Amino acid sequence: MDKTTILTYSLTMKNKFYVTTPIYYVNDKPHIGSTYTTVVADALARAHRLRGVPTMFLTGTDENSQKNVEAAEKAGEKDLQKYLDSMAQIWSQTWKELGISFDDFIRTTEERHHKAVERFWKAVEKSGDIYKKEYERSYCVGCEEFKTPFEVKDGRCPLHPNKELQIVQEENYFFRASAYKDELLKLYHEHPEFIQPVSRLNETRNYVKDAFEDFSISREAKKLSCGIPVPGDDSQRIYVWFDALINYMSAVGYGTDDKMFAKWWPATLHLVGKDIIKFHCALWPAMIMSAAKSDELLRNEDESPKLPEHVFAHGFFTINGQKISKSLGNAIDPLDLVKEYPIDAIRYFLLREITFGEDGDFSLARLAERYNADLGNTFGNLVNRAISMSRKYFDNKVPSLASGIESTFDIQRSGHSAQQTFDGPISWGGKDAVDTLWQSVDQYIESNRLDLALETIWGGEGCSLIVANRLVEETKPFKLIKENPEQAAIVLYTLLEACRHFAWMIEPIMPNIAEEIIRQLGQDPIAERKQGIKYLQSWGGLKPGSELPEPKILFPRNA
RNA sequence: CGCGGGGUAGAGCAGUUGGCAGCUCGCCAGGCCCAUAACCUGGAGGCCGUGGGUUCAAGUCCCACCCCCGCAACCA
Repeated sequence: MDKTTILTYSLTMKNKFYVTTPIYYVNDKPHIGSTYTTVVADALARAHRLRGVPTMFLTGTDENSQKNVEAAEKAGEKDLQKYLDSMAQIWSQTWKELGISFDDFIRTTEERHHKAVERFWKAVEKSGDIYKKEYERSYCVGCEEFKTPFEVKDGRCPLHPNKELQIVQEENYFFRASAYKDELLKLYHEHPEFIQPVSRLNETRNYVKDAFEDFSISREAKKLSCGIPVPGDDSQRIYVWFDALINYMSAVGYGTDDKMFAKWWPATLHLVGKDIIKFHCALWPAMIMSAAKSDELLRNEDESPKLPEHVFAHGFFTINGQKISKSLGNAIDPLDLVKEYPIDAIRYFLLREITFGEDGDFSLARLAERYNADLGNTFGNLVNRAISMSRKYFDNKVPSLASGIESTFDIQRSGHSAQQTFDGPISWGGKDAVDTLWQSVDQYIESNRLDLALETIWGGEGCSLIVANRLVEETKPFKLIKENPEQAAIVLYTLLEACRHFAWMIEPIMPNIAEEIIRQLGQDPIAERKQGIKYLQSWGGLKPGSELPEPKILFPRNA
């Protein structure tokens, strides 16, 4: 058994997959950045569901932030809750329109979340890691914001150096994060896979080593118009980050449904943007380490804390080379894109264009380029020409194979009679190459590298869209049909069956297109899916003699 | 010395553990005619930011330097 086989095995044998996106602030509607995170999570969730792994995919909104209050005021909405409700609606609705298959949508103003936060706070408190401290904070009138000591340069705000900083005395609760420094470093050392990519692991390690300090985790209630009250102290409210992270637990029943919590926690994967890794990779595990000391629900059999398995930090998009910025007004609303391109094309573009973990650029020119080249020319055209020829030469049916499915294995065998019919070498690697491609795809999904999975499906050796197109040129079924109809049938069946495999391979990324292809191949996508992943990955699932409906163009040009 | 990312063909990017420099688009020349003016083949085009070092061998490791960008301020 080689390495890839083992990895494939582990993917299909995983007993659960719990993936999360960050919860988004509702001070604005979704843009291309939050869409990217969510689409990645969705594709991974779909990939696991397709493979029969019980899957929980969570997204939601962060509603306890002062930013939301300001946004509500700006929007002229006096009733904060009403504003939050309408914005949460916009977010979940946008995801639905983009075909995001989230299993749950959490809002941090919900009762279940408050219960979870309360339980969590009390556990941390019981562990002795919450204390009260009076301290000074600097307030910049220009920014209308408090500044951390790190942000203050020479006693002044670097952005408004001509204004005096106001020093405000305040007594808040603190979380003894510093006590978990060593345990965190040990975690990074023993489980480097906790943070991906590696560059982020290094960044986090340096941060924890040098700058990880106790966190202020509450604010005076009278200065805030939102937030969850500190249990047992109504004069203070919980700082937004401390409550926000706990959403990953409250959605799966922490504090409300122990059985459900035991089933789903710990999370398999937190997907985050690179800007919030410190919260997810340092503060969050430290919080859990603390709470776990006093809450057995958060402990494994061996008494170790139940920490999330992986945090993956992806990069950011620029728009035409510029950063996304509200002041520049270049934010892209995904719903506008959907008017010009099929949803699946947008999803493909987002996942294919960015090297996962790196920054990337979003431009309409580039989207058009990939739409026409990758989707229309390479993929859509392959499906279309394969089906068209089969219909034309075989009475609108999938060709029947006189010598059985096994005869399709012969195409790539040199020296076989089949080879003599063709002029040059055959690139098509046959059934074995299809198996190998599936293994690569599984492996890339396992490591969250959907970009590489797509790259391989399009251009890999032995079996890929490119190779399938090449097979048409090398065997010329449109000529072969006159000289050797039986061989033509073998080639065309092979092409159609390959398309069926490609469809299932890209299903997590382009679910609508995948189903459409299966239907165009005269098969029933629902019924096929029910057969399970083993069936989908096996050669020969396409039934010879099936009726082939007239194909519709999958990716029309000039969309 | 605030933190972090990057400089590879005209453009946009890949390059895992160091082993003849790749991909997509564009361009040039052929082929094919099943197909969405789509498909296939071949070609031109790179001192892999600069200067040192380690090595039989460096885009890949080490040191120094130059330039661009992100965060620190709405914003994943």
